[in-house]
Amino acid sequence: MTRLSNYLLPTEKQAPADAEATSHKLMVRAGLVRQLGAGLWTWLPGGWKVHRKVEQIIREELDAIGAQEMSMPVMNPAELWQKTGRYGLSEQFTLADRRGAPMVLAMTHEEPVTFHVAQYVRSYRDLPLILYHLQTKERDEPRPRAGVLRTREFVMKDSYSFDRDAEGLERSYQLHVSAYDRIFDRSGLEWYRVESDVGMMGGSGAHEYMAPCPAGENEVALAPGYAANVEVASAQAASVQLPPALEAPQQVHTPGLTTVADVSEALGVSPGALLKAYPVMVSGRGLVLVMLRGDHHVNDIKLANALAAEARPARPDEFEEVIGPAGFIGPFGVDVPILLDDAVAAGGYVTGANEPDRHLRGVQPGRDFAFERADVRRVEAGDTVNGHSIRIEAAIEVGNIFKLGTRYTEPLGATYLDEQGRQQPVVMGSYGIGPARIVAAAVEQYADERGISWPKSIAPFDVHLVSIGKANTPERELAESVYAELRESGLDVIYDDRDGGPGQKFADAELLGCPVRCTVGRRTAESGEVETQTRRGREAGSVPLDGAAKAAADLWRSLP
RNA sequence: CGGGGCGUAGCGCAGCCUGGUUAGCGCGCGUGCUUUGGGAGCACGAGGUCCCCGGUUCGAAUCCGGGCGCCCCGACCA
Repeated sequence: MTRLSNYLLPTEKQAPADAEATSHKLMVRAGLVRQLGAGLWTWLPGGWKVHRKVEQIIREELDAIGAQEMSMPVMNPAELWQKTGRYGLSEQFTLADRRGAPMVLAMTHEEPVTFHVAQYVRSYRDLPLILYHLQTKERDEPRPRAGVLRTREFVMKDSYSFDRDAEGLERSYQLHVSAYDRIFDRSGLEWYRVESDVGMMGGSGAHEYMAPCPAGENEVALAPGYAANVEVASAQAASVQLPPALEAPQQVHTPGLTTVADVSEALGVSPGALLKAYPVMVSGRGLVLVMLRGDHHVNDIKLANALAAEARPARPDEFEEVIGPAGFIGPFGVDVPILLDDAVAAGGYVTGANEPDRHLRGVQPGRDFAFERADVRRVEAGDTVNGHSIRIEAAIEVGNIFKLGTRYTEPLGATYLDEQGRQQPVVMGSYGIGPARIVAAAVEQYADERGISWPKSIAPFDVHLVSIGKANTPERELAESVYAELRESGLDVIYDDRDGGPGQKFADAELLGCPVRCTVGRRTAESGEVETQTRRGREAGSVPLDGAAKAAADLWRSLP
């Protein structure tokens, strides 16, 4: 029984003043969620229905690959996290129980799940295992934002695979790829599976599932047959016109010109004909000079991966003595290791001269300075992959899959005896999905000026039945009977039985965004027809009053 | 962590600079009548710790100090 006259769906004409993202505005306006505090959101009944529909899709597809659902506590003894070295992370909520024992609120569940696996798994016969749960996560995010998109408390589906070896992990990983592909397809999202950074977790492979939308916090590089997080993307750079080569570097006067734009303009060459020098301090190794084309940018994640170490930009006081004055540094005559970006083609470039107000023309890598090569630049729109131009889109990460290896199983002692009786560490994978982000991404991707337009698989209701006219009228009687029929047909129906004007009811229906709207009013009584409208495309139609529910169900089924 | 902004009724806002009746407007809400196919009309009405604490003052939403909360941009983000 879902009658709008008695259902908590507080719609608003105006979005909260502090809302920026479309999904934030619309989910609040449609009465689906309300904020309790920074990064803390309540899901109201309508919103929670959507969330649960997403959860259900996830359950079905994970169960289908043999994953087993369980549930682990949000509150954990700190000891577990101390063992894995994850106690005291800045995003971790901590507390103490009445005896003063330190506890943590889980931000993910590698520790508890591995604890149990370590207890249970003895033999190779106990593996593989895939375990999952849908559980609240707590993270003290530095900056919660965009409504439900980045919160401090949220439900996550996290699954964990436990295998005997790398090949087993690969199988579990591929099972998740197939399940995830189906989950995001069924959710009705536009999505990409992209290569992602394995970060400092020491994993051996990772992908992220990205849903393009304007409020997204990530960027993905896309081309036919290619999709990668910009953090790790590689592509062929567009070539650049270089001036004729010189016999030797030649000094030019560039007073006060410290930026690529200034120098290229003053010398009449394109920015790509410059080599930009980016001095970094590499942990455990000291100063390194990164050189890349003037029109390119350093990608710090790719740089850290290329160096296999953390790096940070060097301060002037760290490089001026050894290299040259800030704004005029270059690779010529410098006694510092040089890392040259892969996109720098052979030829003569303009670089800093390591003297104030001076640059050099015609500096050739190899001839004029020694270097090591690495791909450390951020890809740019217009770069190519296999001849196809890439584009860069904002996207929200809705899921990830990660080959963890033994990062947690070793410290927590999850081992088994193999066929030869040797003790081996269990090999682990972890796999997350944020249902709330699926919901928000769906809102973002399909909203129009009237409101939300849900994919039919996750809409809060299948059909929004609008009754026009006062209570105790023949048309209201008709609406009541259509409502009863629709419910009997198995559809999930919200019935607007309020005493309100038609404009208000239609506006609310379009704001809420259920795939099919049915209208019953005086016209219905006169014409013997129930009017229908699909939310997506707003296509109007009508079905005979006699058998209206079945016809509406057929219409619903016919939608993509 | 750096930068910016905001806190006044359920939502959106004005008032604050330049202190002074009973703190106001739109939407929403209640009652009554009219209205009922695209956010209705009239009338009456309810609803406020003006974020909190302290200070200045005869008097503070308004000025000063401290605190808290929230948002945006950046940094960060297993």
